[in-house]
Amino acid sequence: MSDLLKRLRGRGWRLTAQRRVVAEVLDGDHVHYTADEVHALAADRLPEISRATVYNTLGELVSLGEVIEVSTDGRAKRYDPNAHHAHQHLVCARCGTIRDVHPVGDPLADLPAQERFGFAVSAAEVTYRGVCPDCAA
Amino acid sequence: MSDLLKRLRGRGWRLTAQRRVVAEVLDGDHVHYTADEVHALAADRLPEISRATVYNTLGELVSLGEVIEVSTDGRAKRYDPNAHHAHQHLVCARCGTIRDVHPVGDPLADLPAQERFGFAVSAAEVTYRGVCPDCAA
DNA sequence: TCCTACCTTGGACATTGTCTAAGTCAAGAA
DNA sequence: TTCTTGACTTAGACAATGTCCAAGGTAGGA
Repeated sequence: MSDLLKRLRGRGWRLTAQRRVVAEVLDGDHVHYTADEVHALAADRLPEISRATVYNTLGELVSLGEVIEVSTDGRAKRYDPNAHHAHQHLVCARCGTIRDVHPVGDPLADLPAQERFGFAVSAAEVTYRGVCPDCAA
Repeated sequence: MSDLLKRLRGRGWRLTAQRRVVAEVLDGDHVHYTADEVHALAADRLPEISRATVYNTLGELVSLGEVIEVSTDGRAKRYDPNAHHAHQHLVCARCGTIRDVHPVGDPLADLPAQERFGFAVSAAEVTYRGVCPDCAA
């Protein structure tokens, strides 16, 4: 994750304790926290960090392309630090668990020109839904 | 849409004026209103209809499979009455316009077994993102 | 060390959705 | 037709999530 901090400094980020702990919380694979969860985990390390700062920092990380915003359920958005490897999401309909998955092929290629209605289409997000092994038991 | 009302009666629905206007508002193709928009349009015909009833009715229509809930932006959910023809959505990143689209192939088939992690996968939702002709101009 | 533009904070506010208690009414029964 | 009853609707309080602002704090260059 210090790679991330280096990239951020390179982009002119002022490196504050608050931004550091938010970046640390988002370190790891298969991380899909809500803003509130990020705030709670960040507050474990830096108790006085405010909600506004967590929202600001997450928004900046998304703008910079370092983190992806995922909303699979219409509730709170989740923040996925795995932004540098294309992937889609598999969500359990019961417990809400999210897995990163890699379908074959390029979903963008499956949308024919006559189905694009003149749009400049640039991305395709796929959400697979099902029931995870724990919830099926 | 009277087809819909008939199906609902067949399922034991009590047919009230409120439910009728909500169903009427959702009549048509390429309809993707938010709950608030449905409420405003319903109130044009039945001014005293309450927000709670609109939410209740939309929730019931979703449970019955007559309407699909779409959340493309993490903001308000949208309600899509085109539930009986499989389709995906194409969203303009600038103005938020939504089009129903029909990609070729079955997106579910593109998720290999070893990428399912033991889930019983039952659906795939694809959101294509781009810029519509009006916004590109 | 100092300066200043950028950052953080607490809290008010906005949006979207849920819940409840009390009153109303659709539709079957008589 | 009228009656009855349980399902439906209502207003408004409440909850969850996110945004904004003015005031004060601080990272990092000079």
